[in-house]
Amino acid sequence: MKTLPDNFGARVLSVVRRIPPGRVATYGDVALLAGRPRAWRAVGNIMRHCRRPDVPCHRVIGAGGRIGGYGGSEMLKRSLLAAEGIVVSARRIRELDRVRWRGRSPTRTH
DNA sequence: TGGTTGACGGTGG
DNA sequence: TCCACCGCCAACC
Repeated sequence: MKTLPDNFGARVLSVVRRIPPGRVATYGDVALLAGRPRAWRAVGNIMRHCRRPDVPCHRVIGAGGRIGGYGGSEMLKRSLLAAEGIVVSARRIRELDRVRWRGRSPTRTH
């Protein structure tokens, strides 16, 4: 049975686009929501290739609250996150469990 | 068709 | 807590 192209890339972009402001998602979460829980590696590649303003790629972070890459402009990513009210430590996001987007409705931390 | 790359994740030291 | 190694999947050459 020939499987149709599941355009994984398009799905990833769709998921990232659905991340509400003030919230973040790890590459693993995005991969999971995209339907490929073990494709976090590919997610990183797609994000690297994506430079569209309608895709809040700065809300995609590494596991454990690590900032990760962002074209080498890690500082820029931190600034964008801070602008959304996300407290970023030297290299980690504080209260990750609170700002982490589970893919569900944008329920608040409380 | 096959090998390498990469904005990673998790575990171990 | 930080660093290194291994495993992983999709895109690219």
